[in-house]
Amino acid sequence: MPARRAPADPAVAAGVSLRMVARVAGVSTATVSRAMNTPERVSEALRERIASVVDRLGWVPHGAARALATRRTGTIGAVFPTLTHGDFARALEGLQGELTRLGYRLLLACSEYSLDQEYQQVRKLVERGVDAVLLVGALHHPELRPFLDRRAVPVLDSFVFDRDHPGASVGPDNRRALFRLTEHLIALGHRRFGVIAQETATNDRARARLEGIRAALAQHSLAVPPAHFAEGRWTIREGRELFRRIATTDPAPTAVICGNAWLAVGAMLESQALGIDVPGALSIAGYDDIEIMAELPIPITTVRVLSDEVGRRAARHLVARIEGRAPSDAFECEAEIVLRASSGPAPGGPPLPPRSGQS
Amino acid sequence: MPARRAPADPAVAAGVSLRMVARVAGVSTATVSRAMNTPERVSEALRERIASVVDRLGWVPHGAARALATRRTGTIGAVFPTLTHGDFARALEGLQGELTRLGYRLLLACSEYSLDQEYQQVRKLVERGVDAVLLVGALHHPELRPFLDRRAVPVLDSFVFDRDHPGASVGPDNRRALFRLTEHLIALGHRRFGVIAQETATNDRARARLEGIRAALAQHSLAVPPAHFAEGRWTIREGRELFRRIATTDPAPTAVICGNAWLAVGAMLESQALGIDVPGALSIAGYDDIEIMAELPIPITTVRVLSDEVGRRAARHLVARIEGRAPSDAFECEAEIVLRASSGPAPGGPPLPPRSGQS
DNA sequence: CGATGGTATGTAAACGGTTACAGGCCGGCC
DNA sequence: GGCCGGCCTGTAACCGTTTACATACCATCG
Repeated sequence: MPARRAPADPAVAAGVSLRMVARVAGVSTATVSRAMNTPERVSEALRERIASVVDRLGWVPHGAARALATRRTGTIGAVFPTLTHGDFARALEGLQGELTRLGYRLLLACSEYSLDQEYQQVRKLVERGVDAVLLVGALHHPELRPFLDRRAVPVLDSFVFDRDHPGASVGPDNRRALFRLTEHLIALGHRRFGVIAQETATNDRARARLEGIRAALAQHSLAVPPAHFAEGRWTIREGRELFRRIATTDPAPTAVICGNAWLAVGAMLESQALGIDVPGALSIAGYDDIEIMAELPIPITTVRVLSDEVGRRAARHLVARIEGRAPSDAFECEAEIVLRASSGPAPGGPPLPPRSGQS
Repeated sequence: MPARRAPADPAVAAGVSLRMVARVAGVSTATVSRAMNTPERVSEALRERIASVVDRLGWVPHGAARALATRRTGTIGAVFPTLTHGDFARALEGLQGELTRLGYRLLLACSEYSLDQEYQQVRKLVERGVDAVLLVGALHHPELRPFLDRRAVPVLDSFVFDRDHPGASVGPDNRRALFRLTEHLIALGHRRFGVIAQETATNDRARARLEGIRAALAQHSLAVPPAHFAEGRWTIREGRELFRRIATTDPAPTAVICGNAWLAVGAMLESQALGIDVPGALSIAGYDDIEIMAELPIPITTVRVLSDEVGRRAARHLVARIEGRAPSDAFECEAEIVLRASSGPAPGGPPLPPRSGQS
């Protein structure tokens, strides 16, 4: 029996490899590897001996080596447009938490709402080694899909739901959510609508929401006149400014729908500053239910998307696909319309008859 | 000359390795490697020939293999308590952006304000292979430092600034920032202070802020009575509730300092709901300057920390250390006190003489 | 009692790059 | 003309795991 080495002093742990563990334990590297990954295939005694050596030496497996041998990294990559948006932050947190629980790590990147950047980031992520990729939206650089497909990397779109490609996306049906919200406002008697949207150029979610609004209006032969439409960035200040522009027209809209939470908050604050009676003279509705929506003096009607749930489902879905299992979660995340004090009957005219009304 | 292969059809790119590129280009793997990493060491002609083969074959380097060979991953790991906090989200975005610019990737994890979780996440990150680690705060699991030190992984604390260990942290001096804010309020004549703090158990930033407040008060022989002190989570609702509890005591405080942005917003909203005259009867101040602070009907006095700058500097600092360069940025991030309408002279009593006043 | 089958372990070849070292070639200089 | 030194390129070892395959051992069974 070879002399056992002195117990490793804490300073050594730097370059301990599996090989050393094996040598010290007096077994082969294969056995150590098995003891760690498939303990049931190793005898009780050895397993314990190895375990003790492992933590005496402070060995930590070398991810790159393992990745090279297994062709798996245990990492998924996500590209978000931004992180300062409440819903993305929540989704990210949900995603991260669930991945941790499932034993995966998260490699994160931002696209800043640019399709080119998104594509470049995806390339970097793949190069760095990710087992799957999570994106936001369904609109991507034309090369992106082919690139991932060639390498057989699973992808998932989030924050959208595409009925035509089941399994390719997880999130709310943006179009339908705003369709329903708009119908509700129409039923309250509103006829003159204003819309403050996010920029739709590279944002298919924003576009889908807009389509939902337009479709609902069209069903009642209504439309958003140019003077009552504005597109902009997603800050409170922008919301104020665009709201002022729209609300001070004549005739003014009786309902203003905002494409996201901050725009809605801005609209609400500006309406108060302008002394507009909400919801008496004008109703305001938003999208995404962040806490402030419910806490303002006049709480804001909005669409609640459980963003953290989007993140968690995305995690489960991708991991299932990586591991060759069938994903079990539903892909569509319910978008609930939360009615609050900021919306009410249109001033003047009586509300329409229920749903069937043709106007 | 061996017959040249047919141009790769797009469907092949799956398993192209550097070896294949070399074979197709008719050179050795070493040359291809050099052509990619140190192009100046390869002749013009070869470089071009190789480049063309690379993109004809759609080769993407295999990160794990490279990492194994170079003992570098080009990835840094970050562990944040949460991501739904405005300042962390901004810092994360800054961090991510800067890392991308520097050619690094970001591996992200959350601790949920638990030191144990933070430690576990760090272990996972190291196992997965990160060249450096970014943390929040200076308070960590006792094993964390030794663990990273043994492996010579550079670490940086963020959102704190520790004068005693220069180079170990980047962020504002929380204690001093709130010291100054409190002094300002004292100079306005305030004597009865209320404080709504974040939970300080595992949050040394919150604790430092609290110390700053107490130190400033102590200089004037003042203190926060138990009835005017509350600790809680960081939601608007919590801010409302704690504010109500504190503001409805008798005698009530004339100034309430809140440990973060959402608590301050909650306090402000609740003060309006209670019909308290702000700043006439009571001043409110917060911490962290998110957009809503400036946009509420009564804008809130606060401490502005450039969180995205914290993230960017952290990125530059860590990359510099990884690459063996001396970091060039300053470690302390200025925390600016932003005076707004929510704070004003104390009701009744005249303000103190300037700074030297002993009370 | 030898063939058989199962279990626990070892051997060694990948995995896909990087890089120290070793030529080969060529021009310039004595 | 031979030697020297620089520039390019090739050879092959190595990075730290995993895993297919081989092997040794042991109990069981015909």
